[in-house]
Amino acid sequence: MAERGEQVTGSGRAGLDQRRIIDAAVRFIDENGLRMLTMQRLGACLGVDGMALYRYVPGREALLDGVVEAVVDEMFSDPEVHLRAHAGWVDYLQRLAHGQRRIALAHPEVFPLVATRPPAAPWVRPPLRSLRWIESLLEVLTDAGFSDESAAAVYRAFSSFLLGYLLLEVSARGVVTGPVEEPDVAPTGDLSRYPILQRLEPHLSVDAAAGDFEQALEALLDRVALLLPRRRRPARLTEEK
Amino acid sequence: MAERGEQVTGSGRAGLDQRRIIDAAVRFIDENGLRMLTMQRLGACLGVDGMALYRYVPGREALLDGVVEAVVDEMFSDPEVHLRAHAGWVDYLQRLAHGQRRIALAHPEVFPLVATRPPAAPWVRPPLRSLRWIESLLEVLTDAGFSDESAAAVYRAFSSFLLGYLLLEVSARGVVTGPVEEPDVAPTGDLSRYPILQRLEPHLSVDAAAGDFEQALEALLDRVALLLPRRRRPARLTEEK
DNA sequence: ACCTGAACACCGTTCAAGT
DNA sequence: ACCTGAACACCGTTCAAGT
Repeated sequence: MAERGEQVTGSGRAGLDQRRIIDAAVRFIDENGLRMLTMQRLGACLGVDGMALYRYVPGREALLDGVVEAVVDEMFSDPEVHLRAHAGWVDYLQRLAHGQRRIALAHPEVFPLVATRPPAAPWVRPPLRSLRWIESLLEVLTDAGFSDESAAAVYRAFSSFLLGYLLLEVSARGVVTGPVEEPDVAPTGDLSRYPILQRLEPHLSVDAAAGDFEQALEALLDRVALLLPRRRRPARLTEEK
Repeated sequence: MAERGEQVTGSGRAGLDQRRIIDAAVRFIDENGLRMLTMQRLGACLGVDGMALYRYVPGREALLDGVVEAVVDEMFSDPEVHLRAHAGWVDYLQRLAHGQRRIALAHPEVFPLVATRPPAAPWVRPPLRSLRWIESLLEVLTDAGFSDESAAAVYRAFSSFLLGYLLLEVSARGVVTGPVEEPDVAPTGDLSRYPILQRLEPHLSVDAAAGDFEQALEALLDRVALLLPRRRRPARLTEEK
């Protein structure tokens, strides 16, 4: 939206800008949590009065939409993903999945917003909320031989997988989120009424997130490969296990 | 917490009660959305001034915790789930999954709260947020022959599956959530830059939620069955497809 | 052109006062 | 014992006024 001011990127308080405001909001949420974000406080971060932000952002809700968009679009500049250069749809989905996971882990306080903000259209499914990414995904799939129906089904399944795993991983990562420090002396207090939980607690507390993610992703890819016409299925899948 | 007042269940404004307040909050969110919920308005629903609620509820955050707990615990009175009477772990997981789905669909405005509220302990994974359900699940799994590690892994995978599918299904179900009616004249406005999206749009808009859910649940059950010692695997799985 | 200040309506929350 | 009223600190947002 802002055409000018592009050359002023590094300096301190010169030129308020929609981009600068959204970026500051992302950093603020990363550091202080969503519930601490206030127009006044965000303005103070930018060395400006809170009301000045309304010149560039229609309101708080729109600001949060911008935050979600900015975080999701970070994947475009992720050198590991590389939209165009991929070795087949399996490789593409794996890169996309890992790119999303890096985003979620880089912005654990923002990700619940990515997950729950009402999408622009019913077929825009978090966490892949960008039309460009959806288009790119569907293109790769149909080029690989998936039918239109199958490509749509893969997109749905892939979205559900990413959303569930990443939201749980992020929420399990502490995410204190509380405005003040809670004592939390006895979170595992009276487990006496739950003997099996008590016995399995060490197994539950272990952080298997990365392994779980890889395994479930592999299983999903195996499963959706079955939607391809027989001869076009990748060879290396559905063999190992 | 409230010992008395149990016999007064039906009538109108007799006896404010923590239970009555939380139930009213659930109904309010179902009908008006979370963002409309205010202490003052909730008080008005109960024929009382907003500040009166603070006698029974420590604050708004605690009220929301109570809302999540109440909705999750609805499954205890779901006759289709039946904690004890199940025919093996597969049947048990299927009933649990369908019970959770009924809850999500019955309270689409509450479910994002179920999904994202920070859990009491890192191993409490939404949407199964109740110690009683987690204990019950782990008991059924270990009784069925899953090792402690495997039972914990199944619990994690099952939670991720439910969270992803149900959150997406609920969020795809319109969920206007907006305080005022939005015109939304052209949500599918300029799709011209996304030709594949445009072509697949009919396939994306079709509501395949129920079918997707059943299929992914089946696939998950197939997959986790492989964690069992060979001889204890159910026969009917891993055969059809 | 861009930011500031005062102002408005509305929150959550506390607490003394009513009955 | 239980609810009400006034009050406080803090929101988001608008708009006229400053420079």
